[in-house]
Amino acid sequence: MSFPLASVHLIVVNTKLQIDGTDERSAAGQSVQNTILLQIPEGEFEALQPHLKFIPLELSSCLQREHEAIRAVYFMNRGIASMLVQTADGRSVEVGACGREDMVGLALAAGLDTFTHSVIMQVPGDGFQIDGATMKRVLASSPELKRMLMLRLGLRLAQLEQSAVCNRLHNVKQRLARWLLVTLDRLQSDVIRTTHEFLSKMIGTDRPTISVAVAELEAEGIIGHTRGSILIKNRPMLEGQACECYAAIQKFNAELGL
Amino acid sequence: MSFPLASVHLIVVNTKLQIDGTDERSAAGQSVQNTILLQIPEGEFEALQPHLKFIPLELSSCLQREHEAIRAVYFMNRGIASMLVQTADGRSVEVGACGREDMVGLALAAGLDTFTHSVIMQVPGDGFQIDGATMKRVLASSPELKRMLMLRLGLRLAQLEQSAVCNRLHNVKQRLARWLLVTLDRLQSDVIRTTHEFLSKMIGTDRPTISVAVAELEAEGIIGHTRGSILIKNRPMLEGQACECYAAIQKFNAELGL
DNA sequence: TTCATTGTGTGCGATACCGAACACAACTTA
DNA sequence: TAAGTTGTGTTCGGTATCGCACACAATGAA
Repeated sequence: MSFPLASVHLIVVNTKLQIDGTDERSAAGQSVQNTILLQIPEGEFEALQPHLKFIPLELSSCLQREHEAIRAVYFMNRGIASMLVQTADGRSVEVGACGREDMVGLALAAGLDTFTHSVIMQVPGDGFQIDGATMKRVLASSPELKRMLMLRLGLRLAQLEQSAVCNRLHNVKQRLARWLLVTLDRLQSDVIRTTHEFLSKMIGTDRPTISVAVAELEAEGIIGHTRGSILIKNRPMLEGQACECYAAIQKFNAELGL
Repeated sequence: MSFPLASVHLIVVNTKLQIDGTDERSAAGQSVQNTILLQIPEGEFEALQPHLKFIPLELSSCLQREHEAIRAVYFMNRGIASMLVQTADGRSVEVGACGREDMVGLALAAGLDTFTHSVIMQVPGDGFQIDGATMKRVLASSPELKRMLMLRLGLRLAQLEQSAVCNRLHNVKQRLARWLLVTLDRLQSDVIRTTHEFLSKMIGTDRPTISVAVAELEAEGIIGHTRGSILIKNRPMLEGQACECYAAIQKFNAELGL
């Protein structure tokens, strides 16, 4: 194989400037990494903080099942959660990813009590859980939190529109490159632990097709891979392989100041 | 051709019960058909009504261009508006449709000032226009209107997720059948005036592929077609040809009580 | 009527992808 | 160490659909 897993990798840490809030807060005795919780005004954080429960989130654990009541929402702290929609014949497609910049259960903030996707941990981590009813109550007197969640809802709308286009018009290799980039952005590492089988369910294709696309990217020196993990060796080249959809969303993200 | 355009067609009129509001309101001297405007409380309608401008909306007219400021929003009254996302190479995919049950410019209600899709009139009609800044101001003191717009935002999120899945996993014939059904639901007629060329841009494929799919549906006796228009002859059979995505959204729609 | 424009039917080669199968390699557990 | 499980490489036929091309039909304008 082309790289030893024990090798030293460049660790890229997000050092985004905190404008409204601070970069040092804690809840339930745990350091807060979630950027929403870090950015809301002190008063709103204090109203929320007593209700936050720190929850370790294991790989593949299910935060929300489709069409079931939204009992709780999660401010992601570390790791990545994936939103998945399944079809009747058991196939599935990823319709979004949440990292520490996001909250799982945004639909609740729009007044909905159920939603159509499942949410599964794709990269293990942890988050702050809060009961749905409590969240609604706190939200009623937290205008800035509400504003931020509405913005994120708008961003997710744009992401989904782009995904609808991407899934129709772009090929597996482009979509795979985009998926790797989106995942990297939510990760503090350039190693992505995942199987081809898992990737096929995210991208919405079959496993051999993923294996071929991975092999192509590896042949071009863009990535390396071993059993169960992918190493990104050259991010700029990976961006070159991804379709325009990645850049389009990055741009809109920036326009919103998120 | 299989049917004369001058023939008498069954006219299906939506006769949805108005729960909160009334079914007889007018603004700018015109009868209101938009279900949001009909359903909000009297007081909120009165606050909105003086700002509403009646606008005829011609075929292909552009209500909103992607990445441009949302200057105005539109409560659709008659006709259908399509939300489109274009790629750099000029291809496009429809990411949603608005009929009289909807408002064009929902993103504004979420606090965004621009958005990523264009909005084009797909079936001519009319609507009530209101300035973006004014809308924001009125919205601040119209909780029920806001609640309804947020629900619609949630529904659109679900629709987009389903479209992302559909565009990935389902074939042209299924997607075409679904598109026809979605259009029928927003139309008071069983004749859809559209060219194959136009359909190809909605469905996200090329024109000959549409022609073939149309011919197949016609051979099965489900639709008829002449130059520039399609007649739905057998709606239940059309629902049978569409993928599960249509029913899934109908079901969620009902769950939300919309 | 003539012409230009627009919309549709059709065919055909190239290709991406699916679906299924099989062999093997890498890890895990007993 | 042996056996079982899981992950990956690879092949290969079938199919949807893309991209392109061309002919023809329907419509509208001069």
